[in-house]
Amino acid sequence: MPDKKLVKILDNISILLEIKGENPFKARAYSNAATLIRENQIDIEKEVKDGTLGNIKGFGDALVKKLTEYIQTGKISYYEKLIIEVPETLIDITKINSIGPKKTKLVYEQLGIKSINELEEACLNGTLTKLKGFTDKTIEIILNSIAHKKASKGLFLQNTVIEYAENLLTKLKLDSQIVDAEISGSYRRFAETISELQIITSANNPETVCVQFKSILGAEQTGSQLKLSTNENVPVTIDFVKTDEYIFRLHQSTGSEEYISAFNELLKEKNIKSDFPFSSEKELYTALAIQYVPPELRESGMALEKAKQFTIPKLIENADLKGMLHVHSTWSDGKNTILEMALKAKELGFSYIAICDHSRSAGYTNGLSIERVQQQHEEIDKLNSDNHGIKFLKGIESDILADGSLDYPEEVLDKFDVVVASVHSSFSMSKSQMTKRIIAALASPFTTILGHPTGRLLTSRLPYEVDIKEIIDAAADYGKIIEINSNPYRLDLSWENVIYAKAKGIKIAINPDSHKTSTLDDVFIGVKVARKGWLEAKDIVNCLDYENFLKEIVSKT
DNA sequence: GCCGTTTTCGGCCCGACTGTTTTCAGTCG
Repeated sequence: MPDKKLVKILDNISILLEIKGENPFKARAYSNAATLIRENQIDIEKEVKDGTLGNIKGFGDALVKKLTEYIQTGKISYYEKLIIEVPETLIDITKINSIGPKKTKLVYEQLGIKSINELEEACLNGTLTKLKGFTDKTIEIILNSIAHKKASKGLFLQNTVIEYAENLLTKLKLDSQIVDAEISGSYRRFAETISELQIITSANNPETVCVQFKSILGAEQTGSQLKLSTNENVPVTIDFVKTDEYIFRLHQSTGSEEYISAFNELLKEKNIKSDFPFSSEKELYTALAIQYVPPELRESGMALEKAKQFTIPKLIENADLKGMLHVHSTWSDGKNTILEMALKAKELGFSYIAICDHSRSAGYTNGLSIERVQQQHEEIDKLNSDNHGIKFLKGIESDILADGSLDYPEEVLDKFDVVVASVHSSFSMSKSQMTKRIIAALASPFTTILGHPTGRLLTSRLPYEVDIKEIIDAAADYGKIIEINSNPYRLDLSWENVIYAKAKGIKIAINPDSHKTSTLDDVFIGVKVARKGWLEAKDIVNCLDYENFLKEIVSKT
């Protein structure tokens, strides 16, 4: 497990050096080190103790010395000194849109602004416009960005708690007095972001167990509830309940509020008491003579209406997926080779993989020139003839250029089996322009799949201005596929829009957009989004087997 | 601050967009 605290210190040093105006490459050396530790899961403690840290590319004498100090003392004195010189809170300011290290330095030195609140104040009272480079437009961007930051405060990705949640659950279940335990709340419904982690636990003597766990976990106790928080400050509550109440409490606490209130009406109607000791949620639904509703669907009363009519479809499951589409490799900005990605996909149960590296305009990702496309295709042909037990498709993630065109001439586009078209630049055009741009890309006969359609990054970047309904309508007209990008930061399309897309008869691809073998299984996060969007295997193109995928998808474009 | 053997100094990934820029700096992906 990489040391998260250390990674953060190194990233912070990098930002503070940039603000100070130090050599940007010096700053980058620190953020590179942070990235290396995070992405390659480097065990710094072990490397320091073995004296092998200096052998890793990216760790020179200076870093080895500082990291050794960190392992020995838990601190880096260089960092301690740095934050006396440059306030640590300036780091937050650099994370606001259109403000980088230079402008952060400017507002700090000229106006003494050192926090986001002070920055917001200066935007509102007009003092900021006095500075060079801050127009009304800039101020608007800054205020929007601050508003978005504030709105996302206290919201966390599922991803940030999953490991903690699983460990805590295991710990609870290992205790012989605990009969059952489950994560409930919005996490169980697979909301995009969560504000807390709720766990329901049952025991014959819940009060006693609660007290025990209070000291084990160092939690605060109120009645038979414990409160604590994760390292990332996600609030956690654990309720200890009697075994008889467990299923009811689990169901209730899973929510959503709207769903539960509709559900409670039904309970009243059918005269079912909440102290009946159901052994499972399925049994509870059977008692109501309605179809079981999977947690992902428990958002609105609509699910309950369908359950009454027994028309909830059989939702897609992990095992339905056969094709791994939209993955990157070392040809562009991926960390693993095509073969490594493929063998991992095969291990996860996939029978074909579409390599979709970045196209030539995406320079910073080492996007493929036409010549390199040709070379990659030769490699893929060779891999296919070597017979690795998985089929390779020639794909590309083509930038949608500002005018809506794809990134290669037609004769090159024609060579791909799968073209994922995505926006990676010119984010800040008007809504109508952006919508037009994406629809133009959908109109291209070479586009197979629209990639991350709104460009949002959960908790950090708003979607670009786009009329997503119009996009979905256009995709329906042109018979194009839209992706559920399974990157935990994206989940784009969102589940709400997936519902709309399904209603329009659109086929969906569940794609990991993975850059290394260790995140290929992100694709199963996308399955959850699909389930929350009511999708069945037949709605998903990569549930097709290889032959049918070729016939129905590849030969069409 | 890191890297390297046609360099131990001089590069470090780069191109597009935006603003108030009259020729470029800052930000972003």
